[in-house]
Amino acid sequence: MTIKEVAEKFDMTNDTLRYYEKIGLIGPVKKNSSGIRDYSKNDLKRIEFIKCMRSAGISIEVLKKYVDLYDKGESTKDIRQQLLEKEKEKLEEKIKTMTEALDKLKYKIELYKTDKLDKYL
Amino acid sequence: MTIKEVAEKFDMTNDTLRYYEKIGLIGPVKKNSSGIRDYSKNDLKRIEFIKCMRSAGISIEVLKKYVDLYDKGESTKDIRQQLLEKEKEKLEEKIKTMTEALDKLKYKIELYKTDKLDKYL
DNA sequence: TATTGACATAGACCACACTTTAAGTGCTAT
DNA sequence: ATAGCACTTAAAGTGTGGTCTATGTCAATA
Repeated sequence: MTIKEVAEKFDMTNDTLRYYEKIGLIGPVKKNSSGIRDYSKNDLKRIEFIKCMRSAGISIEVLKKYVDLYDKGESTKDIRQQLLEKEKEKLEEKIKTMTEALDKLKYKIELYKTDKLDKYL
Repeated sequence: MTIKEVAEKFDMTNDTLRYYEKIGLIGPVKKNSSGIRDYSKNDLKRIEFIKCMRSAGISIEVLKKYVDLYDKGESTKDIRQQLLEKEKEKLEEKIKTMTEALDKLKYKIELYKTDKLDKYL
């Protein structure tokens, strides 16, 4: 699969894919005889995971740490699991914060709808 | 209320408060005879709102637009409401995305716990 | 009175995550 | 065969949102 196809599949740019590879988040991707990238199924799996986690706001730094641990093999299993659990908690916290903000936003919109706005923002 | 007290109350830095004021997101805050800021109740209400929306990831640009509209008065009521509704939708979408990522993360953690990891990340 | 410490300003600097640019290579279609 | 396009690289540039530095003022305390 070419870089273009992968970029389209996951709705990201070629630039971002090359950038992720450069910083070691994915790949190194195999290249054909004229130097063109050919993404493997395994590459795609990684990209899918990375993309999903990035869209949830998990930092590149953390993801890099995770894939580096993964590439070190079996012995890092426990620490990888701990890393994921920590991120899970952070994510849950973030969702909670955002849900609270959403509730306030909804309340404010209600005030607009019922013309009950007070003198604050 | 002094900048220090406000910063503590909302868990942010003095720098950020001054920065928000500089870009017109809050204030201008009244100053006493020796140039020290004295935040009013109204200032606090704005800061609370801004802080809450920022923690949900709403951009400074959007918030600036909202407060500018607010300061233009009654006539901008409808457009402000629309702005909030648009942000509400964006926020709902973001929460959805993050919840999906959270589910995948939980699933992956389950795989770790039950030792059923396959050969991908 | 001298020093300390919180506050002030303008402007420089930073981290993060891309994104763009410059310069070049190689397949494809006219 | 030559134009055009997609690909390649390394490195510089960008946008967002703060954060830090240098320099200075002021009020209160030793």
